[in-house]
Amino acid sequence: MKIASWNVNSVRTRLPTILQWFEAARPDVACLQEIKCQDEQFPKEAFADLGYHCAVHGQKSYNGVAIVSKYPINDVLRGLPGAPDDDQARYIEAVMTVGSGPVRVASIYLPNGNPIDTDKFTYKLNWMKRLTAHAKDLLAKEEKLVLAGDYNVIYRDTDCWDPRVWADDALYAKAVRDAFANLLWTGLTDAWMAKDGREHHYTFWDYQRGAWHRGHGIQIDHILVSPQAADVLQGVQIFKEARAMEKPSDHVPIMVELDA
DNA sequence: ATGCCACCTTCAAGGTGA
Repeated sequence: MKIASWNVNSVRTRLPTILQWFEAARPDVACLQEIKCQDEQFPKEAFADLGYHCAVHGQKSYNGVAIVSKYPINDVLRGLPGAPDDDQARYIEAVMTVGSGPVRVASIYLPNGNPIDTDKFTYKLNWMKRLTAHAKDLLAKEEKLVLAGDYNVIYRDTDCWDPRVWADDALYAKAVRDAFANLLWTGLTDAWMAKDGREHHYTFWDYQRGAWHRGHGIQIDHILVSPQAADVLQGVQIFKEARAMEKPSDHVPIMVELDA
């Protein structure tokens, strides 16, 4: 089964582009981020026409995440546990009912955190702590687990074209990279590192400053998997060409294939 | 230090992102 992650930067504005990519890449499950709409505004019919079910956790104007799946979707969890007053729609998790056994999938839109030394940065670090705590609980289930999303973390120096540019940015701050390491150390495997690992393979290019044409991207979208999923991980692919589509998102899809 | 672009809401211009 193929599981993709894509920050689409508005599902309504991007719908033709998204559907075109779906018909070409044919993901079985897709984790979407920054859908930027409320649940009832999500274009479920368009995905149903292609044979997909949808689970949505949206909000007005900003953020919003969804899971789109060829498999029946069960046990949906909306919102990351640990902060009942958090009203930002950045986490949805559900179980894909697959013939060979269930696969738990989460779509993650980790906070940006800029500028550093503000409450936005504190919120990001707290959110990462909550995600790490929740990941520990999920790993204890010893299931096939896939945590896919826009992590807003430049983890390696070589995940950007020039780390000096990002020195004072919340995507590259040492505390943020340390927090991402803590998440990995719970026992998760980064699919890109396990099955490819090449440097300077980006998933985001800013709309500004000619970033795409200059090759000034960053890799901030990741798919993390449990040991049970890593055992059946067949490969990983970044769809760089999606950045050159009509009306592109500033992010491109990343997709894993599991033998499940 | 700020805007660059593209999205949001709602028709004008400010908020947000990375």
